[in-house]
Amino acid sequence: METSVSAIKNKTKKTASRKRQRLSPDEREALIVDTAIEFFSEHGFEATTRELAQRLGITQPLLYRYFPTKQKLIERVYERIYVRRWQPKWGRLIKNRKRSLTDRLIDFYQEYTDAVYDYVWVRSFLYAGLMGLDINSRYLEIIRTNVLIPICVELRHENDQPSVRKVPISDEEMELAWSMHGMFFYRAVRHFAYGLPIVENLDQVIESDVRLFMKGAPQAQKKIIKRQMA
Amino acid sequence: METSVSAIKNKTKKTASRKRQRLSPDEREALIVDTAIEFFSEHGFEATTRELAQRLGITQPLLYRYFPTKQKLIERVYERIYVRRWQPKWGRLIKNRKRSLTDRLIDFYQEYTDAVYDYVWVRSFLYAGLMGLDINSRYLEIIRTNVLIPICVELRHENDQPSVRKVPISDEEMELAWSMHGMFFYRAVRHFAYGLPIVENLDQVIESDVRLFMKGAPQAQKKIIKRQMA
DNA sequence: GTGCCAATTTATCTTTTGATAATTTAGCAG
DNA sequence: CTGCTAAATTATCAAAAGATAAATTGGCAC
Repeated sequence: METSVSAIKNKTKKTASRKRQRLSPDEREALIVDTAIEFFSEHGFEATTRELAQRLGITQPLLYRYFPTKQKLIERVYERIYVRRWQPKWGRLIKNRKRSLTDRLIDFYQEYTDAVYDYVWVRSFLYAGLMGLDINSRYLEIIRTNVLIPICVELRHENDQPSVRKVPISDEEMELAWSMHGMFFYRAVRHFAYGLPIVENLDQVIESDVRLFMKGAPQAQKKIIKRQMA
Repeated sequence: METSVSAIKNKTKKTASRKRQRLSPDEREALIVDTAIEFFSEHGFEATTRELAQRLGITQPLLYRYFPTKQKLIERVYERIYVRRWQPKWGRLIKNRKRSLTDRLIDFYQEYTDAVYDYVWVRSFLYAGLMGLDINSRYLEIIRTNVLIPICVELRHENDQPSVRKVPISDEEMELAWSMHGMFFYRAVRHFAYGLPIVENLDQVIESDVRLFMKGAPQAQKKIIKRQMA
């Protein structure tokens, strides 16, 4: 079903200025989305449809044959950039009780770095949030379900706390998990949004973060649950 | 020199629709800036000059008598937003060795919340970063000097590590301090940039963060310094 | 080769918004 | 009270950018 975009590009971009190229709707759409990802990555989402069309080598109105509004196109791009970048294996990694939670988290956040520590990714994610596009919430839901909640669940399991069925996860306990995530993600913000230099040995720092977290988290969780029961 | 804006407001906003109000340039300018801060806080910097003028009860072209471009007005707003927020007493608070570092950090971050957990502040800070405005670096330097470095220094002091003069603070050690700050600030990002609900008992969560940090930080710091010496 | 039809383009609209020029008038000096 | 000055308004421009309607044409079916 998926059309090979590189193949189409060959078909299209042959020489400088060429005659109108008539593609099948599937091909054209694939080409638009693919180019849009690249284009918006570089210029941000305020960039114009006209410039996008220019890069595509088509006219601007043609975009509107494939996407009713710019917003819809952007949503499509987001979908591709964010949602698809999440690898289901990560969810399994975190839940795998054959290993210590510390090891699992170190592995996860180190691998996750490859997906997230990326100029385009971080910046457009922040932009989307600031602009109020409803893109972040879907992605953050993935994080919630696959990272934060498992952290709480596994942490309880390792430290003999009541299961989440007996004592549901409170907001405060979720915040505990967010703390871990914050240490990790704020580094990316500092680097890609503020332009500060990134630390050299990132893997080392991530490991250090996780160990820091895992050292204090059990006690913190215990306290939270205790307060919750009172 | 500073004009009391609340006084001018009384002067201005008397009844619903009033005749044109002729103010001195100083007064009018103060009113514009003050209102702009409030206005852009709520609607972000993409909001229009017309709407701002409406809130001010003046016409849109009048803005251009006081600021040659919208950009200039925004810069002025930025300046004001960051000028007064950092309180020098916070620097002293963190360095006060009469109290435990844990207590100091809890106090600091709880107080600091009032300055930073603010729609305008967080969003404009992120926007400035993304847009490449050179606003963040100056502010982050304050954070570095008054928060992060003191955290490292005090942490060493409390845990019998070599002084920073003997063993300078490495990037990795700075990252450790940034971890603390990340837990704190990423919450604000989640709330004000992503629009997620903020946890109810924020003070409690901050205290929890600091305790989490202080539980693991000494060991982490020790490791880092050890690696550094090797 | 011919005709068709949908992919694509051309031309154009509309709204938004930053910015300017010309006109009006508030309110103080005298 | 009168006149002047500059504060403020009205009217308007121009550019940008999303979106639409009508005309054009590439390339497949036959």
